[in-house]
Amino acid sequence: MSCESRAIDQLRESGVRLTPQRAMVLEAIYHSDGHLSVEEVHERVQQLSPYVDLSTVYRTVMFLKQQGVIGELRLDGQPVRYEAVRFGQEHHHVVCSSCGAMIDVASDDLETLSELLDTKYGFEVNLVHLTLVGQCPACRNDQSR
Amino acid sequence: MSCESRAIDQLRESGVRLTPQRAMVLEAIYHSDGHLSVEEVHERVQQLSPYVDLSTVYRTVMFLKQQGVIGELRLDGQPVRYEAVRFGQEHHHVVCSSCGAMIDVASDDLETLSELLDTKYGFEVNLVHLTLVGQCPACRNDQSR
DNA sequence: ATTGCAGATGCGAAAATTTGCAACTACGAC
DNA sequence: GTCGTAGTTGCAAATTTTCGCATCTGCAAT
Ligand SMILES: [Mn+2]
Ligand SMILES: [Mn+2]
Ligand SMILES: [Zn+2]
Ligand SMILES: [Zn+2]
Repeated sequence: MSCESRAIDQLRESGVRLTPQRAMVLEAIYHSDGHLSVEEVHERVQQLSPYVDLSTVYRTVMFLKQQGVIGELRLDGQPVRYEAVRFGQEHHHVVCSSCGAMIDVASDDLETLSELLDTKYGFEVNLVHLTLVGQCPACRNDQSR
Repeated sequence: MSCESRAIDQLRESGVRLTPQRAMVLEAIYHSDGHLSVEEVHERVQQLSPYVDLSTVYRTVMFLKQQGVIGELRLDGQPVRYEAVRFGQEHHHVVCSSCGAMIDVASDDLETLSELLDTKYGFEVNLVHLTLVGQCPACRNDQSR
């Protein structure tokens, strides 16, 4: 039982097609520990099957993101990166705009916001792997000198 | 006194260079009411000065975003768009992934989150024009049939 | 007013991302 | 298992976005 089997089940249940390309992109991302660029995903998929096209990888990461099984990370001046959304390890990030430090934010920390948006606007939001920008503790100090 | 004068003051105070290109991009965005694509910004800037290059517009919107005087809107399958960040009208968005409906979310609604991130992680976040994804009230109903 | 220079611009070229389309295939119905 | 078809893929081409670099300029210091 591979580590992405839960994600595969989720795709099956939502009735979308499970092609070999999609399975391979999912596998590449789930078998990695960090955030991978599209190019990196492509390289790893090609190890498994050399004729998978880069454009397919682009289409597939978009698809998997919309299905909620992978998360996206966009930082200014860096290529977009993707990461597994593992059950029980859902998280977000805050990045320091001065030094680039990045921390994980527990998914639960956004629960209050999620409830507010439901109560006040009737929207049920999908908060998956958000990236917020700010100042880390160290840079806040430096700045105030 | 133009409507972007407050933003200009903000740039002056942070000690960055105020070039004509930057002023024109700012003007184009502030004199518009909606979210403009980079291409649209470029067209409007060229009305004022025909030799401003598209790459300059790209660099400038990035710059102005980082300065916090314009906000970014990224929706899957659509070009990135930019909008004025007007004092007293700061807001975020929630977009329905089913029907595309987009609503404004008051900036204050994220105050609790902002405080939590400070208290728990020591980060001071800049929450400027976020875009969250979810299901609007109507689509939540349709779905549950 | 003049000077000096870090940082911004225009332009061409490169790189990244998207798109159109004919061929292919996953998967539900039989 | 075979069939039918809506949805997916590979490929090439278009489009969007970024980058390198020589030149130019905003602005602080004098
Ligand atoms: Mn992550
Ligand atoms: Mn807006
Ligand atoms: Zn920092
Ligand atoms: Zn909707």
